[in-house]
Amino acid sequence: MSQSLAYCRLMPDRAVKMELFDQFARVAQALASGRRVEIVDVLTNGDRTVEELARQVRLSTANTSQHLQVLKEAGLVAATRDGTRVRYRIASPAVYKFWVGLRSLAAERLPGVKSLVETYLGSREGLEPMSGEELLARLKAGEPLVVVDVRPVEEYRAAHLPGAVSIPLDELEYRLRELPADSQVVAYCRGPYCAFAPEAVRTLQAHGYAARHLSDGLPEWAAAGYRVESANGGGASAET
Amino acid sequence: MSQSLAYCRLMPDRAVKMELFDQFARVAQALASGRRVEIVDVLTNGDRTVEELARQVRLSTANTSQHLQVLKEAGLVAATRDGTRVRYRIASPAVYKFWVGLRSLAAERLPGVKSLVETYLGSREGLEPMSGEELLARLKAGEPLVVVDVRPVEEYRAAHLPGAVSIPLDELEYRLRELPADSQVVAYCRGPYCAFAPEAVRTLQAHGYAARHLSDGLPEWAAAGYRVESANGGGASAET
DNA sequence: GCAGTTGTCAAGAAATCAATTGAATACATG
DNA sequence: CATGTATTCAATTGATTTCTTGACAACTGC
Repeated sequence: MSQSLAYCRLMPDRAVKMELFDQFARVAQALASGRRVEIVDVLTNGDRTVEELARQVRLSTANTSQHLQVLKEAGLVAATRDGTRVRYRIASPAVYKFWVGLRSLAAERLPGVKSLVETYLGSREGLEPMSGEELLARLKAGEPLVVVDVRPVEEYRAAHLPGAVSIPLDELEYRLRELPADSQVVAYCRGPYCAFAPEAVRTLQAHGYAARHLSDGLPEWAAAGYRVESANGGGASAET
Repeated sequence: MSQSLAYCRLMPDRAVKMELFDQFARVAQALASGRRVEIVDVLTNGDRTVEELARQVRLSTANTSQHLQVLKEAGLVAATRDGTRVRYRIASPAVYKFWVGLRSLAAERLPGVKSLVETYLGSREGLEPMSGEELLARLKAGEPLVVVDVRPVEEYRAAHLPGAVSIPLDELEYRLRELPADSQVVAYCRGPYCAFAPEAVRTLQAHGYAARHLSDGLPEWAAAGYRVESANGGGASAET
């Protein structure tokens, strides 16, 4: 019923209406799998090849590819062939907005989400999230702050906060010496439902650092219109 | 995997993350059926009992009830027992926003939607949609305008534009005399994907009226913060 | 209490979807 | 043009969805 894009005038009104609403449903359908939501979440942090994505979301390449087909057919992601690989990306800023709407609706209405977030992000003790505005204000005031991007390096390369250094969470423990012991550290990651930054803060605090994490992640920062930098180029302001 | 809301600290991180994203997916899942999207669309125009809804979306009562259970469990709708009936309503304004995000994403990214809309809304000839601002400006200027709500009466009773008269599309042909022949008529319905108002305009034009339709429907009007009236009470401004 | 209305639940058939596997296709390099 | 790598397609299995039917539960009004 949702397949043939009938231009047919003979189709009874009711059938056209049903098909139209089935089209709307198809977009929701695309995010009706937790794995696909994860994929979209990763993609909002930067383009990826199928293999990179598969590694991130811990699925087989074939399975990931199929999920990507579903997302592509629903118009949520787009693909570009790049030599032997295919890079996938979010198809439009509207997709990010939709994903934000989805998760805030879930957080508002599903009681289970709140408790899961607490479990996932871990103990909140000693974790005072910092807003983007506060960070900007502190930087402007000239406070000695190191901003650390704890996401995988690929995502740092795709885009990061101006002046941030990249120390993926995996490597944090081995690279602590890169952080001056006397300055405060602000870590950020993929967003409010990403555990990387809170985890990093716990690690840093365990080693005596004054550390806090940003309440939002890079996608939110960029969507808010703040400036971001990418590895192979200077800063660029993201469109809303 | 998406069932047990485990508070268990022993659960490996990966499992918690998967469950969290499954929760997000559950909300999308709820709108992954065209019938449920239709139900939500109708509900954004006013509360309904199960039976009324079933009639509107042309499903059996049992089936409608089951769809409503799905929506309720995803936190999108809420129910109140009212004597022998149960009234369902949109659970929060965030649901309306989510639905708007869904449909505009679909309209932007799925080429099939545009053609279906054209088929469904019918020929665009002679149909110049009017914006809410334009309507307000014309009313303010004192132009002789009749605003007609062509949705089912229940929806008019729930909320309508200030000063609008209710003539459901079904009855329009028989109640033309209620409209002064010399004044312009502006019809509106449930929103940009509702065929009622365009259809009404065609009917009116066929009978010699100068008629136009509002580009948006009542939910958009209310969400924009404009004043609405309801049958059993004066005007009230809707919260965003 | 009992009849009638309204809504929900349970079970089953048909259709659809998710994940896995193995084969097939596109491409860069030599 | 052959080769190896990255990605997609195709086929399978098991799980979910959708809708129907019929039984049951909640409530009103007599």
